[in-house]
Amino acid sequence: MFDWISSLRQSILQFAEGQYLFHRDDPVRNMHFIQSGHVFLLRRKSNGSAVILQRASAGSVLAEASLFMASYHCDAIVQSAATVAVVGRDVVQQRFLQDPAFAKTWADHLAREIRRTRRRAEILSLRTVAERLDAWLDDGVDLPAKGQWRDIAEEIGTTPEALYRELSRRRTR
Amino acid sequence: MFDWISSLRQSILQFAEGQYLFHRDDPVRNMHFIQSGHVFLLRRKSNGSAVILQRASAGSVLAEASLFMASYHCDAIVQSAATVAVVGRDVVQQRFLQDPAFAKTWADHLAREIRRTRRRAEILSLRTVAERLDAWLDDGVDLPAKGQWRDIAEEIGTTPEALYRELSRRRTR
DNA sequence: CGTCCGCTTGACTCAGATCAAACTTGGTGG
DNA sequence: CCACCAAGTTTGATCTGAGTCAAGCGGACG
Repeated sequence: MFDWISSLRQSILQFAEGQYLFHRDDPVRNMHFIQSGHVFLLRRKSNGSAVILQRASAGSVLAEASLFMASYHCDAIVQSAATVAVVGRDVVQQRFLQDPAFAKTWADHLAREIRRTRRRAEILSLRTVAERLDAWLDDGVDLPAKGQWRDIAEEIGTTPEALYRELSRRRTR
Repeated sequence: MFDWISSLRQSILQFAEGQYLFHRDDPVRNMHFIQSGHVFLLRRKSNGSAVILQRASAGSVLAEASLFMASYHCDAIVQSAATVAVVGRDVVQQRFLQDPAFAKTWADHLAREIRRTRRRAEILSLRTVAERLDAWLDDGVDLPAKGQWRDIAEEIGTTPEALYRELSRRRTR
């Protein structure tokens, strides 16, 4: 899955649900490559509620945008028990600067994340649940199994109830 | 504005409103650095309506995520007459692969775009205009001059009227 | 077998989208 | 200099999508 980091000195760590990989304003010391489980990147608002910035699962690099930054600008919390390959930030930096092929792979990852996030932002700027769901489905993605509908609701910026209703409306039409 | 590309062979082109810089599925031949004017990156949905993926203005790289991609996955259309520095894609690629400092600058640029877009998605997932405006202002950005309020409304995913009302509410309180 | 969680559906309410009309401002041309 | 036009702003009236609260259902799992 992460062939392209296999040559980097790394440690494989287990994290339990609820653990933090890092907090906002922590200095950036490591890069995290998610092998299994789910880790969310989120920012807490003043009123206590949280906004999810990234959902990293198997194959994702967590907070890839922080490679050349001094400190994190958000928290990373484990959503479901995760296996994570942890690599020193400076190791990755050095490799980036010395190995053009690695730099290219890294840039590809950043580019993919840009496309994904832009897409999410544009879905969120649509007005109705129906439009958002259409746009979300336009990707060629199929509707996932029942247990994950709530996640989609969150992803397209609505409540589970509103999504259930829209789906039910489509079922009967 | 684009010191970091000044050493690349480029041509400065003028584009009129309504012109296309490229279409979806076109092979990627050039990178576009916007010097003035506005260019939108958009995807047409199956029903014909369009979703805006990026608003590039002075200082933006258009479709930076496509540097290593075979073809574009969206259209680029000029919104208001624009001056664009056009550089051969392979020139940028080569420079990226040969000059680590350039690669780092490019990666920084991608990372900044990720953060910006994540932040936009974060704002759009808030429920009320008041919350969105607060979040938007949280950046330390000041409210711009009157002529640009409509753009903010679009940016935070609401209508001009709704934003005007919210602003008027704050003025009298 | 009971508990938990996600799904379903109903009822109520409200923020904001939409439509509409008036006012401000800046620019253009006579 | 002023008439005129376009675009942005302000404010009102109306309507609706969806958020919220609530009650019931069904499958998974200890």
